[in-house]
Amino acid sequence: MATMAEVAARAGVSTATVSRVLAGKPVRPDSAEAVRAAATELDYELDRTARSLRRRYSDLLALVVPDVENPFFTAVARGVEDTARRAGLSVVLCNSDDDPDKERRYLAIAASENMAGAIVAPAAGDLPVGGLARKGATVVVIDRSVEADVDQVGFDNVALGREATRLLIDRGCRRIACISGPSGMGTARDRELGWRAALAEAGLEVPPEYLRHANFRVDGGRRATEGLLGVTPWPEAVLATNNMVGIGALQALAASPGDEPRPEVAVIGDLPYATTDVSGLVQVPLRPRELGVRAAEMFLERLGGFTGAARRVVLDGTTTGAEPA
Amino acid sequence: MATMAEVAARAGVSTATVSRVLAGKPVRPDSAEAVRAAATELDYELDRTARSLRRRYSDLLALVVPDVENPFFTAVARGVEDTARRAGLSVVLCNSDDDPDKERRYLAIAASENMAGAIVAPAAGDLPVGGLARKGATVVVIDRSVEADVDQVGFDNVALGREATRLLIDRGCRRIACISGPSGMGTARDRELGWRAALAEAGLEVPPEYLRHANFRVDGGRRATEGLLGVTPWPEAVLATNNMVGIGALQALAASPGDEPRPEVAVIGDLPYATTDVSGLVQVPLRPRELGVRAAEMFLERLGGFTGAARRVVLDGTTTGAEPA
DNA sequence: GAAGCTACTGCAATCGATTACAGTCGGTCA
DNA sequence: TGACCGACTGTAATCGATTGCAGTAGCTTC
Repeated sequence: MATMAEVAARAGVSTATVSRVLAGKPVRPDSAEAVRAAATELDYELDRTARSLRRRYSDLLALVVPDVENPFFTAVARGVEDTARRAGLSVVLCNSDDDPDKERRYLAIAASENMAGAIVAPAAGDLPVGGLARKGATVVVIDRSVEADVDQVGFDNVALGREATRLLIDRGCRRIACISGPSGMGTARDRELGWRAALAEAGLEVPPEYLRHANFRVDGGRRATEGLLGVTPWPEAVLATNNMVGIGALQALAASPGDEPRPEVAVIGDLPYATTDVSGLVQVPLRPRELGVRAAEMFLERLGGFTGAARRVVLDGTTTGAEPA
Repeated sequence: MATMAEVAARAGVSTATVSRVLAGKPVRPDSAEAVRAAATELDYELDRTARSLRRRYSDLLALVVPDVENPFFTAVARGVEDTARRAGLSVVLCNSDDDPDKERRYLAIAASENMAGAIVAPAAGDLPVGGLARKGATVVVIDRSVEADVDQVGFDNVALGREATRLLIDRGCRRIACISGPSGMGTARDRELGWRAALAEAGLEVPPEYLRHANFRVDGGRRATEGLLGVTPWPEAVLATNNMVGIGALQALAASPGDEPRPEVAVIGDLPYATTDVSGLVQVPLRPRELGVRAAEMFLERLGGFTGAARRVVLDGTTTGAEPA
């Protein structure tokens, strides 16, 4: 692999000039041409490790998500990637598996690789951004919120829960169950709060056995739904608080014998790979791709030099600035 | 951020010794202890760009796939990641979008970052591994096969197509349509060949309008299926040659009016996010996670020094060695 | 013709870890 | 006592690109 020095020698200039040509800085046209020619002939490719060492940052952006197999996060990844590419950044997709240790390790690696920063959907409440912060790297938090003083983009989860529940009520459902996520997960708790709020506003009861906590995966949703089908009186509707749980709920219903009661299902999230016609479902779509795009834009603004206070963006019109909450 | 020199100073040793402690090379126990203590106190984190520059390789592995939103490839990614982690490698997931240009760019970056190598599901027939090859990096090709002389892991796609078709025939279907992928895509072509072969073996006709070429995505499958529903005589079965197309086919059928004919569906691939009971479908599962695991293992063998001829592994028992084909 | 200015260009230090090579030290053995 | 060995340690070169600084050449202006 040719080095910059070889290109410089061939073009009859110094490495400084080669570097400047490659960076698009002003250089006499004829030597710029000579450099480009030499680079092509040697098919020179810049060594990014050398560059990052010297510059103290690279063109890599870590995107840390709890589950790459969740279509929600892959859609986020698309949004991030498409936006980042335009700024010349490449995205490193990391899977934390909702494990704070794996998350910490990935963030440490990001710091150690001098990456430009990270966009993180955090596994636990507190985010170990120590290394990145010390290096002055950019951090944007998505989907779930944290205490740390960083830019954040997410949804108004209480509102989502409330809206989905209201839609069910509008359809005439009265006994509405909720499949929430693991206790301790903020998004799950908030959506559940929205469900409670909507029920309370409509003057409806909340029997404790109508609330189930599941892991936020397909099997969790399936098991929780199976459990709910056995409750008396049976719920007329089930609110699935995320996409995976929704899939599980639909699978459980599809597999249940025809003579069992068949509740309505509401899903917070999208079902791109549904194999049924889901137009009849109550759905509150989330537009994960836009979440990714917005997060990447905020990331790029920071990279570009923006130094204002940490921002909190709530998707769907409402944007909370940095004013004291 | 502390540097190795600072750790060395604090521990009263040279950077060479610090480096050796971190690498687990033999060092006097008391100085090793001093180094570890100093490292902890300064919460030192090694600079990987400096290391990669000097070593000429990093602990990063690029995994290039045509579509991160396809659950098949995210499952592959899980397999690769789980296996690579154990060897201390981190996986960089890159999305080529089936675009040879994007693919080339990602592979160039991998080379330029001195990554350990790449596992690639190639977009086009020829693979631009130039940069990586020149640096002596490892390359493993998955899912689709290429001319290049590199390790490859994939499926016997003709066999898959034949098996799915046979299962349909066993169910009594006679008029069997096939939704193939973009012409030029090897996996699609081979599965289609398998379909033809099975039909021929059973002495069945292949009316040309029973073969559709779709993009390998949900909308492609949906449109192709809609088209097939209008053909006379209507097909008794539809073979979807990949998972996304299968989803599209099922969606199209779910949305079609009840009085239209309703063909059987066979799918090559898995449907983890189906919202119906798919146990009644004809399915030929692929175990993408294992594909990832196997590819990563072969990758690690090369990293570990294996230098035999390029291997071709066909998943599901059959393994073709490096003997002349 | 001198001064000043624009527009480049090159030298050399620099980023931080790794490692070949040349010690150093303590112990063993003849 | 001296030769030698084993086990570690330090010095300094090295990886390849970037960039502050100090030019230099060519031009304009008075």
